[in-house]
Parts: sequence; structure tokens; C-alpha cells
Amino acid sequence: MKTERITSIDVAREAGVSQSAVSRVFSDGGSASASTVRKVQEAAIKLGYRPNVLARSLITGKSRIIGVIVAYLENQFYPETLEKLSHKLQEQGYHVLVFLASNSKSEIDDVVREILDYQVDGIIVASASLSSSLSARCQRANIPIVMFNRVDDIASAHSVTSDNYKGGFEIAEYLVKCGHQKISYIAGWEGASTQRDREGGFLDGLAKHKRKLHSRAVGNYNQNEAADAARTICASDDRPDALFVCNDHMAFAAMDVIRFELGLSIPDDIAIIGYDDVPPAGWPSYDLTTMRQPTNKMVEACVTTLIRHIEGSHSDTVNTVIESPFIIRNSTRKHPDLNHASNEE
Amino acid sequence: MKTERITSIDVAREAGVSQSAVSRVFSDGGSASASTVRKVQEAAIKLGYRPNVLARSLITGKSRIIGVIVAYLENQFYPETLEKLSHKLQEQGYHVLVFLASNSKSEIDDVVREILDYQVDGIIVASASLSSSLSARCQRANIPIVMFNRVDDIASAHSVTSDNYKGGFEIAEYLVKCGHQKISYIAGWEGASTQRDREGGFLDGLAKHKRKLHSRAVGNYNQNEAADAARTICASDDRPDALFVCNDHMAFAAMDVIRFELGLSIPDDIAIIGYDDVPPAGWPSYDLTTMRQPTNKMVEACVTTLIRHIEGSHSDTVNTVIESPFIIRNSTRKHPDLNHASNEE
DNA sequence: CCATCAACCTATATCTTTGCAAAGGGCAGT
DNA sequence: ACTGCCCTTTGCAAAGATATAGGTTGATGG
Repeated sequence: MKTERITSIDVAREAGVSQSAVSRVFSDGGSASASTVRKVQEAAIKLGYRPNVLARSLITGKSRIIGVIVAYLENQFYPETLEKLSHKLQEQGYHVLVFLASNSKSEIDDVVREILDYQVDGIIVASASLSSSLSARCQRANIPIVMFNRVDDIASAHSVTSDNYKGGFEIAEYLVKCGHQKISYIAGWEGASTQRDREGGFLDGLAKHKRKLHSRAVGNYNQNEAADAARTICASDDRPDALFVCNDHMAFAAMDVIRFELGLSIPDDIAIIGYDDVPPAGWPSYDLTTMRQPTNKMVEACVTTLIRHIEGSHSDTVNTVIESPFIIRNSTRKHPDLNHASNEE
Repeated sequence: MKTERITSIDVAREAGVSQSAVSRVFSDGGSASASTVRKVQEAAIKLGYRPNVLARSLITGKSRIIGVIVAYLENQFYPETLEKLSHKLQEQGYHVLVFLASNSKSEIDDVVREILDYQVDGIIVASASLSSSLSARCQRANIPIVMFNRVDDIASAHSVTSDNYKGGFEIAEYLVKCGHQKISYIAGWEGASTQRDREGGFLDGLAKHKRKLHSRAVGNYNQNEAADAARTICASDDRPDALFVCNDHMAFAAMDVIRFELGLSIPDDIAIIGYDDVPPAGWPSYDLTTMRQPTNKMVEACVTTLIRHIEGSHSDTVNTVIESPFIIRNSTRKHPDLNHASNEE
């Protein structure tokens, strides 16, 4: 039952060299003669030896582990992000320790502490925020943090987002140009910068055309609450003729309420716009006009920023903002001035 | 720039005790007087000390890391599983190192090797299979493997699945009882045990009532291929009046083709049944009759099995099969003999 | 007064990387 | 042919942060 590990010493004995020779064969910088390399590799294969990453990390001070914190995976935006993140990091020889943590600041702080115990080289926080004391500790320990799809007033954390303000603004202008009169909004979680920025841009976009919001409700990035919000807003006598929902995930719930509970038609009775362009937005059942958050580019920027700060000696805080393409589908009326061709990349 | 770590030695010095006293305070078994505990804890908080998990793992031989391999996160069944898995393991003080690996056996083997480098305590393989040589190596290293939602002929790996054969069988019987005459099937990836078992049960269920499959196509658990399969099957002159699609993820694509490309009605022209009961199956736009794979129970069984084999000295291979409830919604015609109440838990 | 026991410390073990020094070999200059 | 030099290869030993076996101390109890 005793599990006997195979260590570099075993390989050294088998190959007739010293343990440090084995180490040099398996690490990058080391010099070793061709014959030593051959002997060591043969012995390693014979014994099934692989270097112990933990022991290596202990001495190099680099674990090649990245801690990723994500609040939930129900909104497909996050699985998609996580999948790409993991692939990209694997390519670079890093590995992902995932943590699920709801949005309460104390829970996230606990989780960050656990992550730090693993001597991670960097942390990615997707759609959640952490306390400034924790981020200060990370900074002291020289561990870079990238906030993904969320910005915070934490000076030391980098961030990658799309241009949420501009996205909201463009959506407002588009709805106005399409001739809508009563334009409503379903908000996400009010603590989130995405919600703040999208709504801010949206309201400013309306204001530019001398419009005001017709009505508003809060969906908290949650489908049940979004469905309730849609009921409240759209079942009223004075219902809107256009509705911007702060993300696709909630928009699906709203559309289902509008169609199947209230018996209204999209886009004829109410036009709907979402945000993110998660896969179901392109499915014919929803065919949702939305502002795409380009996960590929966002993930790319996130990984690049992180690795540059891990490996290089960059010390400036990087806040990347990625442009969002507007994807027009059939949950909104066609607008004659705009080009409706080729939505799909 | 130099990042100075705080070690147990620093804490010991600060608290005026030995390093081993600090260690005992932070590990479970150790005995320490109340005053020592207090002094150490105060010093630790003052300095911001936390034990280095990697160093601890090196000496205890336990990393409390579980490697989780998953092929892709597009099918919502997997994000849901991963989220629950991660929560459950976090509760037990374990942490999840995720790896994305496509289904090619060689890629999975590479990934398993990398996982082993991290001295994980256990491995969960979701919906993928690995070579027997690798699993033998894990067995030798005394690292338990649990296959999630996939069984394999690997003797040393545990498994957790739902009763796919029985699920397929019941679906066949239900469709026959509802009076369908032309019953077709869209298959998943033929290399998967889920596909084999579901189809096996389905065909046997039809055979019991002297029926044969009307037509069949392969969707490979992929939405584009499933859409093609639906086109082929349903655009024919002799189209089916019922279609079992091997999982929900493909069923959504098939439903969209049937409704929006072919202009047919569900369930009147064609009844559809899926498998998994992922969240969108319950959304009104799909409202899909399906066989639920109870992720809570499956995850629970998976974690229990894994931890028992890590911590205990169990050595028998455990193959858990979980019962699936049949969830009848409105993508199938109502059948008078069956109870249609309360689908939701 | 001796046995017992908790509390504590010292020393060692875990597995690897890496600085340092020694050794080996090739090559040029005499 | 021999010496000196340099470069590469190689082994030794320390370091990295912790757990723990084993021994020592002091106190407690009978």
C-alpha cells in the first residue's frame, strides 16, 4: 500500500550520474553532455520519473499556478471565458486553480487567502471584486491580479473589460434611430461596474436625443429576478416598445416571459437588446440583437497582461478596454440606414 | 522588488518559540499550550503569516489538490458539474486544478501527466477517457481516478454515471405509448459510453414493442453536426413523427432547425426528447421533455468516492449508477396515462 | 520518589534547483 | 611533447518552508 515515489535520486542511481545532473537534464538552463542526457532520459522513462513540481516551486519561488476566481458558471459567458483562459494558460505552461466564490466580499477574501497559500504566480478575478486590504497583500507578495470584466477602484489590480459605457450608449442611439418611443431597461447587479457603465452609457445615449427612460427594474444578473422584472415592466398598461436588458442571460428570461406569458411578439410589440453575445443569443429561438463582448480578445489581453507582469518587471497598472461589435439580429426591428448583412464572423 | 516571504521561522522568532511550535499550532494533530497558541497566532497575524501549502505537501505527501479534466464547457451540463464539483471539494478542503483537453486520447494522456506532476491527491475525468497505461500509472502512484459521466473498461478507475441504458429504454417506451409510428434518433459521439448505452437502451425499448428505428444520424455531441443531422432526417419525404436526440445540447439545435428552417411544429409534427435536463431545457422557448441526469447526486457520489479512496484505505473499484427522473414537458404530446404534474423539483 | 504526560525543542526528512569548485578535454603556443 | 588556458561538464552541498520523530524538560499524581 505504501506509495513509493520515484525521485531524481532514483534516476541518478539508475543512470549512474549525480542527482544534480538529472535535475539539469530536466530543467531548461542546465548544461549536460549528450551522453548524460541520453542516459538520464532512458533511466527516467524506465522508472517513470517526472519532476515533482511542488518541490521545484518551493525552490524557484514560481509555481506556474494561476488562481482563477469566478462567481458562478450559469451565465454562459463565464464557462466560455474559463475554457479559453484555461487553454491559453496551458499553452504558456501555466495551470489553473479554479475557485467558485459568490459575490460577498468576505467570501472572496477567504478564497483569495486560500489561493495565496498555494503560492500562485498570479490571480484572475472574473466578475467579482475583492477588498483593498487583500489586494494590497497581493501587491506586497508581488502577485499580479487581473480583474476580468469588472473594474474596481483598486489601484494595484489590472483590468480587462469591454467598453461598456460606449456599448450602452450605442444601444440607446440605435433604439432611438429605430423609432422607439418608450424605452426601458432591466439592470444587472448594482454593485457591478458592468451594470453601472452600461446603464450610464445607455442613459447618456438617450439624453443625447432628449429621451428619458420609460421604466426600469432590477434583474441582478439572475434569471428569476429578470423574469420578474420583465413581468413588472411589460405587463403594465403603459408598456415599453423597446427593452435593453443588461446581459443576454437575463434577456433570455425576459424574452420568454414576454412571448410565452404575456403573448407579445418580439420585435413587433417589444424590441429586445442584450449584452455579451453568448452562444444562445445566436440560436434561432432567441436570435437576439446584442453587444458582443469578444471573449477571445479579452482573454488574450488578460493572459498577456498577467504573464508580462509575472515574468517581466513591469510595474505599471494596465487597464485594457476592448471594443465591442454590435450584433444586429431579429429581436429588434430593422433599421433602414444600417447594414444588416453578415452578423456572424 | 525582491519579494520577501514570511515563514514559520519568522513567526517563531516573533513569538519567541521554536519553528516546530508554530507548525504544531497550524497543523491539526499537534499539541500546544494555550499560551503558545495565543502567542503564535498573534505573531502570525501581525506578520501576515500563512503556511506554505507547497512545502507542507512536499513533506506530508498530500497536496489537497484534485485534478479535474473536462473536454469542453459549451454543453451546459459541464459548467454545472464543474461548479458543483468545485464547491463540494472546497467544502472538504480540497482544491481544483482544471484542465481542458479535447477527446483525443493522446492529448488527455499528456494532460494527465502534467496533472501528476502536481502531486494531486485524486483525478476526476469528466466525459473523456484515458489510456490504460496512464491509469495504471495512477494506480501505482496510489492516486484514485473517478470517471464522471463515462465508463471505461479500465478496471482501476471508479465511475459515476446515470443509468443511461435504462434512460434510453424508458424514452423508447414512452414514445411508443404516445402512439408514435416513425421514431428516429440522433446519436452523440460514438466513442462515448453515454451514447452507446443510451442508444442501446433505446433500441431495446423499441424492440420490446416490435418497433425498429425509423432513421438515424450522428450529431457527435456538437450543435452544428446535430443541426445537419436534423436537416437530413427531417427534411426527407418520409420524416419521423418523434425524435430522440442523445443530449439536450444537440436537441436545442435540432429543435431550431425543425421549427425555423423546416417550419414544422413541435410536438405536433415531431415530438422531441433530449437527455440531461440542462437549464435551457426548462426555458419556455424549448420546454424540452428530457431525462434528467441529477448533477447534485452525481457530484456528491463522485466526491464521496474520491475522498474515501484518498483518505481511507478502500481499494475496491466503485461504479456508481444514479437513477434518472424523466421530465415530461411540452416538446412531446401528452400521454393520458401519465402524470404530468410537478416536473420541477 | 518514580512514572506519566503534555509541551517544547532539536534535528532530520521531503525533492528539487543552483552556486561553486573541481575535473576533464581540446587547442594553441613554445 | 608539454604546458597553460578556457570552456564545458559534473558532483557536492546548501537552500527553500514545512512536518514530525525522538529526546528533554517540568509538572503532576499516586
